[in-house]
Amino acid sequence: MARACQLMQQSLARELAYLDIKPPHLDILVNLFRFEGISQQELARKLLVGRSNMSMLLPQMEKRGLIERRGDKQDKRVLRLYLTEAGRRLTREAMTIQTALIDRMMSDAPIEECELMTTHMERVITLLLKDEREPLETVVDQ
Amino acid sequence: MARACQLMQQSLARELAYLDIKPPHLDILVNLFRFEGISQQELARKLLVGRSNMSMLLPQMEKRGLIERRGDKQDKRVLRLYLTEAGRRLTREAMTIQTALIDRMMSDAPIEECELMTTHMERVITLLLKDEREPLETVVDQ
DNA sequence: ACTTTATTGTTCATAGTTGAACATTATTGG
DNA sequence: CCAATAATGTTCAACTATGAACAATAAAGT
Repeated sequence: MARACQLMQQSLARELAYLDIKPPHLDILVNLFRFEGISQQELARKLLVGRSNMSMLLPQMEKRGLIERRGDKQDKRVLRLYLTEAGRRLTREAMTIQTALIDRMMSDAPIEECELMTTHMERVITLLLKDEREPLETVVDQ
Repeated sequence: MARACQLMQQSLARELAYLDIKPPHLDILVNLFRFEGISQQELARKLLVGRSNMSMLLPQMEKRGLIERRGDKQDKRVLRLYLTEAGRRLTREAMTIQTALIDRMMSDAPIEECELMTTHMERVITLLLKDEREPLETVVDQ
């Protein structure tokens, strides 16, 4: 199953190349599309990556004119993120590609199953995130 | 869903640390466990990684006494891979950890669903591998 | 037999991700 | 008010994975 995800990432990467972006950029764009005004830290948490990663990617996307980073008025530490018009356009194109790929993947799976699976996945995510805080010896006890 | 896989990899990595190995090593061990005598190239294909990757990891595992690499008699290019006794022991422990993790993940999902999902995943994999050979303009035609 | 093409494994330069250390700013406790 | 603690974003060194270039060997075409 991990293999399938790996392959899907590769396929996605290959098709996103037409737009000159990569999966990490898409992740960022999509999240900003829905949660405009989010901070770098919040974005990193949503994507499950380190904030240093954001510090590498975001300035580069800003230079490319896809996003904007404006300092928060109340808290001078945080930078709030916004899509530019160009960024929004690109995001829509990229999401088209992505959904096309997903459709192709799931074409022969009934819809209810997909939804069931995603709810399972979400539960798994919350479960794992909880574990992350407790190093849990329970598995290696004996 | 990609996030769930990512998190599962991280959890697995954290628990495998007790055995001083990482997910890539586990992948190798498990595959050798079932397909002893495989070549480096075949192993790389199964794991969907480049063969250069194998050239990095395998010598290191050989030095650690987990595997053995013996040259094929008929074809002097290939190195065939075998688990040592220590490697087999370690593999069993690691698989225990892995299956425990998976069980915890899927504890609240009915078994038939899991199986359905894996068959879907396998179909997806073969589908994507086929795509890989045809760059397919079909998605970006318009 | 011999040239060409393909395959296997290795090496190396490259790119992506991470965690630790740091500076800056907020928050909390005395 | 001030010290201690925490949070945000940046930088940097380390690690991983990759693809291209390469040497050795095999297979195919002539």
